[in-house]
Amino acid sequence: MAKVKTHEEANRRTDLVRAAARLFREKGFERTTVRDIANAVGMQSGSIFYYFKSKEEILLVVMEEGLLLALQDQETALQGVNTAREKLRALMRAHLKTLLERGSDFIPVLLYEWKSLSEESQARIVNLRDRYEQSWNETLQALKDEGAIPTSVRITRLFVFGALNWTAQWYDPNLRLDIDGVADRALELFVR
Amino acid sequence: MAKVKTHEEANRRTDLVRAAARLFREKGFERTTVRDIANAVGMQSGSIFYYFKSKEEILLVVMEEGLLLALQDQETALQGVNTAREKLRALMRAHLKTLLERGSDFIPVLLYEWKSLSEESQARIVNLRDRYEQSWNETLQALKDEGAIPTSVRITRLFVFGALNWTAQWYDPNLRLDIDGVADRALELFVR
DNA sequence: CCTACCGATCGGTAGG
DNA sequence: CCTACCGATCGGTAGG
Repeated sequence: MAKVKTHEEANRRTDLVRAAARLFREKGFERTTVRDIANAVGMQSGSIFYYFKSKEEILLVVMEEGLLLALQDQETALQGVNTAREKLRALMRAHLKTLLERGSDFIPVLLYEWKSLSEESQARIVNLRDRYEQSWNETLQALKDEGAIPTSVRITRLFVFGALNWTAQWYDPNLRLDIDGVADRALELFVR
Repeated sequence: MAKVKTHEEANRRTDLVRAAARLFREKGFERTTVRDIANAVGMQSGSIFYYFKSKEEILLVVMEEGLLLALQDQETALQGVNTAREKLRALMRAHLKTLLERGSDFIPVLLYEWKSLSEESQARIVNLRDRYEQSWNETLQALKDEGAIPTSVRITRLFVFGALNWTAQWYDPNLRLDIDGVADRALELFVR
């Protein structure tokens, strides 16, 4: 009996995190009220605080679980890929899928609601972020050693992240160019 | 007498816009209160509404005046520059200066507080934004005609904007690399 | 999880 | 521009 209740609660909690992620992405953290979130899952606003101790904790969980998912996808994407160039393509594709595919609200929230996190929460996220960047650094370093990128690994990584993350502002799934196509254009731009 | 008062009022209004731009950049639009803005210029919160009809109007003015300044700087930067490659370098430098130099809070606000504008206000900004992008399109098209960029003008412009705008997240004026240096790295990346 | 509520804060106004 | 204020909303709590 207690087990069942735990599972139900975990599901409701997941519902809340998903709904919050979507609302945070669409309206921003500050413009989203706990009443909005509760409403989205058919709950009373006070009940939110049975699952989370504050609104900010929801934001933290959205970012944390999102990054953990992104890390998993990254690992999967690199499975069995050998050359540095193909690794970079795989990283780009995985990154864009996390960013652009329906239901992936985590990363945009991570990018745009950073300032709404307390400093303690920011520190927890930075740690995961560093892990996420590590695969990029390794791959870019290998390309650098091959002479395939002209500038430093750090600057290249920052330019790549900028170009890819900005796609969230303009990418339209209804147009001809699909997500893998965007990744391919980025690849030919950054690697020669 | 009336003239003098008008000038003083214009100055106070400018003070408010500047203070608001800085606060919007640092804390975000929603987390900045009219009391914060009034306080920053030594005014009572109610007095704000002698100068602006709403908080959102302040945001609109910040973005609008910022874009007009950016357009002026862009024009100046292109004076007497002849080759397409040098034009692109000038555009990149001007863009990064607007983005990164102290006191230039407009563009970050423009980039990150877009969703806080009403649709009517967004329409007014889009118009200016299109004008700003026009010089980029012309220059990139010239480079495309020379065979100096591998992908379409639109995609290249979006990747360039992404890479450059993202610098606001990581650029540190205390490090070795100065703003023109960032522009040069971007140039060698995007133009071959 | 709900009900009922509160204290704080916020954008904005009236009247001078 | 200030004073004095208001109506609405918001995050969060107590008690069940």
